[in-house]
Amino acid sequence: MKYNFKKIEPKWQTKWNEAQAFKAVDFDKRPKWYGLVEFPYPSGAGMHVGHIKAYSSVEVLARKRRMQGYNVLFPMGFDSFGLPAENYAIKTNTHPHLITEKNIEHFKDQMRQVGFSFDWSREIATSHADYYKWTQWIFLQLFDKGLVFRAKTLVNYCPHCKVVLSNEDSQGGKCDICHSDVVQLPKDVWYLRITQYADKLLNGLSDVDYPESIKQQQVSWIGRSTGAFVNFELTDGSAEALDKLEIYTTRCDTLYGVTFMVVAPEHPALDKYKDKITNWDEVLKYREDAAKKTEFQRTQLVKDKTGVKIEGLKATNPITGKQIPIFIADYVMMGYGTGAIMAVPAHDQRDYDFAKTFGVDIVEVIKGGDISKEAYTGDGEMVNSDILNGLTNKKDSIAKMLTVLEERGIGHKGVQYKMKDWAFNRQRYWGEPIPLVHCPKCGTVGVPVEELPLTLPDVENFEPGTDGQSPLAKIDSFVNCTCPKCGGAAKRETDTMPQWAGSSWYFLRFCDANNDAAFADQDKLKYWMPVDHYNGGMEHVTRHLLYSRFWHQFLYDNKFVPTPEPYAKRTYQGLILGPDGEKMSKSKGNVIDPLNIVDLYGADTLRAYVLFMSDYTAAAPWSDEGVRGVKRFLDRVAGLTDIATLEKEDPQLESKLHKTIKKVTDDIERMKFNTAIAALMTLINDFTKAGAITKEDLVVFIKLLHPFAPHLTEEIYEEIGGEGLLTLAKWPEYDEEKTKDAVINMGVQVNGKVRGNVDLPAEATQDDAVEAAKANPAINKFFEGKNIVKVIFVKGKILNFVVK
RNA sequence: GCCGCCUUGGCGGAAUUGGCAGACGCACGCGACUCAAAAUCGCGCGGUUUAUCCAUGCCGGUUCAAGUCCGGCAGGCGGCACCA
Repeated sequence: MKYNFKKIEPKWQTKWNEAQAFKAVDFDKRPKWYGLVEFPYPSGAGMHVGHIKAYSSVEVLARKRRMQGYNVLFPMGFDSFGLPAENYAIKTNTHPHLITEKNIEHFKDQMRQVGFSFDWSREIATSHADYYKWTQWIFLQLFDKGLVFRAKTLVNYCPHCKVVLSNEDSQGGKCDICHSDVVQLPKDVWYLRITQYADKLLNGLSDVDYPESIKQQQVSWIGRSTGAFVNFELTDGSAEALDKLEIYTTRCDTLYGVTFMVVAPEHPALDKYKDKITNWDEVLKYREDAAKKTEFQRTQLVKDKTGVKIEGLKATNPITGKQIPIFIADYVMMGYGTGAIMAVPAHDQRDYDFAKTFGVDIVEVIKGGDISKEAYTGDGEMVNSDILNGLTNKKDSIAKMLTVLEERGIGHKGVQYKMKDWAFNRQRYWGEPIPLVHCPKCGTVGVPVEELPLTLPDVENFEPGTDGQSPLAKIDSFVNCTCPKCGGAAKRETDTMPQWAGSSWYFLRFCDANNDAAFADQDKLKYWMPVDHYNGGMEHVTRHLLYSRFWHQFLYDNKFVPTPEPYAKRTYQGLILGPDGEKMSKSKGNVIDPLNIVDLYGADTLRAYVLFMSDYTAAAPWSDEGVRGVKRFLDRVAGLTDIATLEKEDPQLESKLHKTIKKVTDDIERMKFNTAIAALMTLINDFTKAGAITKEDLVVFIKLLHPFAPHLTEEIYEEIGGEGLLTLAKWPEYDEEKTKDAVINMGVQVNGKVRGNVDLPAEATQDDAVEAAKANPAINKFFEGKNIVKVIFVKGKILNFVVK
């Protein structure tokens, strides 16, 4: 058969569509399987080869599952709110809605051309009002349960995008959208209390099948640490203490080594006692300088510590009773712990560096290092520590100190997380309006559920205000409303939700995409959830993957969803690099357009190539020669129709066929797509050598290849008179007996080195093997003048003689 | 600095539980077909010799046997990062 991909690809795409071959059936009796890939942001650039690779894995699994008799849900939608569309809208003065719809159509067209088996009847878009109605509804549930709060704190702010960013969106001190430096500003913003779910997010990881690397990354992002909160008394020198200054420490057992305290530049105690501080001007200047630094600058200058001693105030070490100085320094962060620390210069390098610069005492309390040179952070015997002296185990000394602190009411055990609450509002237009109303009498009130969706109004100008206000703030008809509680005049919240809101629950909507009475029907959720297999990018591990687990756990706690975790299994794909081995980027000019590959070689070649090119999780460079290699393989597959002339099965070939069924079946499950395709290449080499095969051989072959190259295999199936659609046919099964060889070629070693081979029946015993090996001159010459002292025989694997 | 992962031919990679290292593909070389080229097909392809050694980043260990397990070192990738 001649392989005319240009003709056959659209043909089968139409036939699958007409047959509704990929439609998931609610409540069907077949076992369900829910496969999910991260839905894309519909950018103007269209699909990237990375999208193709990300979708192809679950696509192959989904197609195999259908053939194995599962009721498969493999949906697709669009994460269509976001900044790029809005920025483009500002530039071209077009409504982001129009741009987004156009891009969605473009993406869908491309996805169809590649032949993905999505169930389009469940398509969603997060920017559609019938979808974001329920995003707003979930937000109101969070609000009702006290998980939404407003606070004025230091926030991450991107001056370029003019938005407040969450901690997750400003990793490494860079804006996630434009990569410019983030600054810290005090701002009044909405937060979601994700930290309340920190332990649940942590513990839930033990119940899901995620790769260890993903679990590790989430664990370190959550950053749970156990320690103690300790109160130091603040004094101006008079007999009465002014106040308490609380610190957090993981090493409360080093309290005897505390020689000073440091507070963050923004610490509120400074303002409270500014009258007592005699060098207030100096302190204020330091604080202002710190505020000007970007997050990057503030965290990079590690060695040279800066700070100012606070004159007029001192602290009392609660365990020694000694008065110690207090400093303000920007190496202490307001966002972690209490924004104040007890400094133990002998055993913390940062405190050590600071003490050396400012000439503060350094007192050793753990033996083992040389504190004249550097801080000692290892373990050792406690010294200079009164009640702890002599203890050598960190656990014991911390436990003992904790008991003392609690007895004396100085401090208590505590837990801290690096993860912070989720800054949840954006001062932008193209997002879900936050459904809250500010009433002068009632405070903040949620929009009544009956009034949802709170639709995004049309505006003239999408530009964010220089005053940090959302474009929505300029629309009086939107802003002015009545309070749902008292009926009085009130004003709407004008900020919108962040990019990650819509994607935090979209997998639930796919279970029941067109419901307008609920976000999804409970019975349908019970039927489909959890997602059995979710594939996506590593870059979402501490954003989308964390946020969506949080929302889902919240919904579970409030009995809105049937499972505690949303995703039973998560996998990720490795990056496709440019042909030059560098990350693909427009500026480097090394971007591969997948639709160009479809045009040149066909969708089947593209699909098979991205899975064959490397291990699925590994980053690997694109190779045009490699693509042509896969195309050559598919050309040879098309040619198989010409040699499918044999009437009777060749037993040798039959054994190879069954081995390949086993290997391909297993390899797809293990996501080892490259070796699954390699096994099919090996089989076709065997077919070619044999010269002729049976029609049954060919049917098995195209079934195994079908998930990778669905169009070509359907065409072959039709050509040889197959009934119905191949995509609905049954996955081949193998006979374990037929995968076993009757004769095994076994390696024979002498002293661990391979010296020859012997052919043996599969059931051969050790004696048979030894006899055969001794008869082989290539092997027995190594026995000359030596004694065989030991024989190791592993059936079917190896025979090893130890000689002396 | 801390945590995690990786290192195999000219290249991408295989080796699922410790059992014949280099499957499969690419590139390359030779040959067939062709006036010629492309395409296609066939053969070869870690190094070294001519049957022997050396080869899975480097050094050491465990084992009859190590790419695989253990210890140390080097290089690379990813994540976090003045986190108290």
